[in-house]
Amino acid sequence: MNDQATVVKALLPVLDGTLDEATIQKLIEVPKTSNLGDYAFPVFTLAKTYRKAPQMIAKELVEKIDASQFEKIQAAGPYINFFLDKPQFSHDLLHEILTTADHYGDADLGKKGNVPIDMSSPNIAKPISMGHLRSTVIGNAIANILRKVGYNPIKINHLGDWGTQFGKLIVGYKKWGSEEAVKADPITNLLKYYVRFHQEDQKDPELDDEAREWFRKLEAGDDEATKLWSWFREVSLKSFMKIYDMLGITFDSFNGEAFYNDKMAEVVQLLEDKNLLKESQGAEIVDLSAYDLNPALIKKSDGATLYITRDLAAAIYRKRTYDFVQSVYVVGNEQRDHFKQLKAVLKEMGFAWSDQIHHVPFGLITQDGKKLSTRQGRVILLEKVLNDAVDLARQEIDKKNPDLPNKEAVAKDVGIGAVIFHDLKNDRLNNFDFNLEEVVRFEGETGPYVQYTNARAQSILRKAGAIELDAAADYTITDASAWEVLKALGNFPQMVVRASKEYEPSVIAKYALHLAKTFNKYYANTKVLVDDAEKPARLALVASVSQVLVQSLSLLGVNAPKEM
RNA sequence: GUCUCAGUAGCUCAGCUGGAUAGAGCAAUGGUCUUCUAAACCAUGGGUCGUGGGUCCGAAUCCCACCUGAGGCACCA
Repeated sequence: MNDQATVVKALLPVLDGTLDEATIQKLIEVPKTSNLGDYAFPVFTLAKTYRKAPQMIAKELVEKIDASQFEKIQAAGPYINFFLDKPQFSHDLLHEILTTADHYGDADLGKKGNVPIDMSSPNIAKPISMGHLRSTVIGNAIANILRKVGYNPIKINHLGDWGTQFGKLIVGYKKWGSEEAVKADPITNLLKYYVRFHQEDQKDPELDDEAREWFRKLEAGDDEATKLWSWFREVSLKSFMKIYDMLGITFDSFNGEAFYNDKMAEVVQLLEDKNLLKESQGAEIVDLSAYDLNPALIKKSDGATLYITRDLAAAIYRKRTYDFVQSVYVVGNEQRDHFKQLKAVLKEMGFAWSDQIHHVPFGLITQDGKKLSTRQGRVILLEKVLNDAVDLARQEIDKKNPDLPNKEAVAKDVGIGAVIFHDLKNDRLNNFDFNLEEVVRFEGETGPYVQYTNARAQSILRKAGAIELDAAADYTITDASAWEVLKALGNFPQMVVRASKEYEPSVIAKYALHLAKTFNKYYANTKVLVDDAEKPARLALVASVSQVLVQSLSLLGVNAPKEM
């Protein structure tokens, strides 16, 4: 393969050992514009050892380098610019992509190691909001990316199906609710009781006592409480599944908070055995001042356990069950300290694997600049957003391609693809203010733009008829206008690796946009279906672009219709 | 008060781990469909990279201080 490694190999012998291979590799960069070559080596660092001006060094080195593997090598000021052998590169790369097919870009960093991913995790009896979308789609994309580089991801939906809010919910249901209402529209009505509870307890603090009492009953296994709880859970989950189906996302486990109820006593026992528990203000804590952290609250003064106790139990359970090589938590940035505490407590408990726990934080979705809050009734319902997106996509199709077959399926792919892509294209940690027009956009740097690019590539391939894979075919492209596309195609594998190391789906989203952009430019200027010697190579290029675009979108969890 | 994240074009954001003249999209203006889907392509305008110091041959990028915004800071998750 004609790539960065070739550049390193060319440089190594002429540097007389002043720099080692790894250092050279690190220094090599990609110039901003193509007229400066495909790779560049800045020689500033050599100026001291050679006691010469960088420009001179560059000029002298160029004389000595074996240029046979390259189109040319030039000194440009303090840089040595390498121009790859384009015909060779295109031939090798297109063959590689077409023969490896969906496995192009695969890596084996993970050695099949298990990686549980804690993601989505909505609360029972509350609607799935835009906020949950982030954890869901980021987690799903990370799972896909990790699988591609050789890990075995396990998607865990850690449902919020336990806690004091159930006491509140039961009180609200008994006071203001009815079976019929819950049956008719579970989430809406359950949410109504919850919101009303928080309004009324402002003036009537006794409600809180009632709620606490009901939750105590639930924990004690009281019949009526348990029945209500499991009913709420069941109807909620059913409506969640509808949304996950729309998003095309599945899970390997729905073990949520309730699942760990019987596993927390052991955690507390372990902490006691190691003498880590301390009493403070009536509560049981683990002191973490050595880590510069607030103490971890293991047990409330009333004896009830808390969030972190449950997460400790879950972490230990996951280690035992999956023997993970990494354990990933896709949870909002506002919980940063919580995960630091979690890792610190595990470390104190003597679990060396606490280092394998990775919190993957993401930024907030706000509305009018403020945090969304279910309690205050400020929610953006994900289901509505998705439906709106599909509606808008349908309108777009009616306008642009009214005769399209499978309109409904395509509208779904495009509308929902737009929403998912929008969520993934920027750095995870960026906050963003919700704006429907912004989220469901079809033009510019969007999911539909990438989908559209693929649809056009597919259209060319349809018109060309089937192209047979011939190992002996000549895929040499001499056309300079194809060069940027080829280079972009060649970058895919390293983008996948980077995305996996940084847990950053936006790397893939940005890559897909870049590839689509270079291809659109090519497409606008070069006719593919012309009968000449390079036509098979051009078709191989188009097929490769489509394949890599589809692959990129699929890593993000976005479908790629063949026509739109 | 303290910690985290952010501050780059009118708006939304790129800028990989310090490197060559700071880039996209949207919006604005003008152009391109008898030719592989115009959800596209091309062109033009638009910048004291929050402010002030420092390190370096070289800083949007690293360090320090300050300003602004969002979020967190033990009995919610």
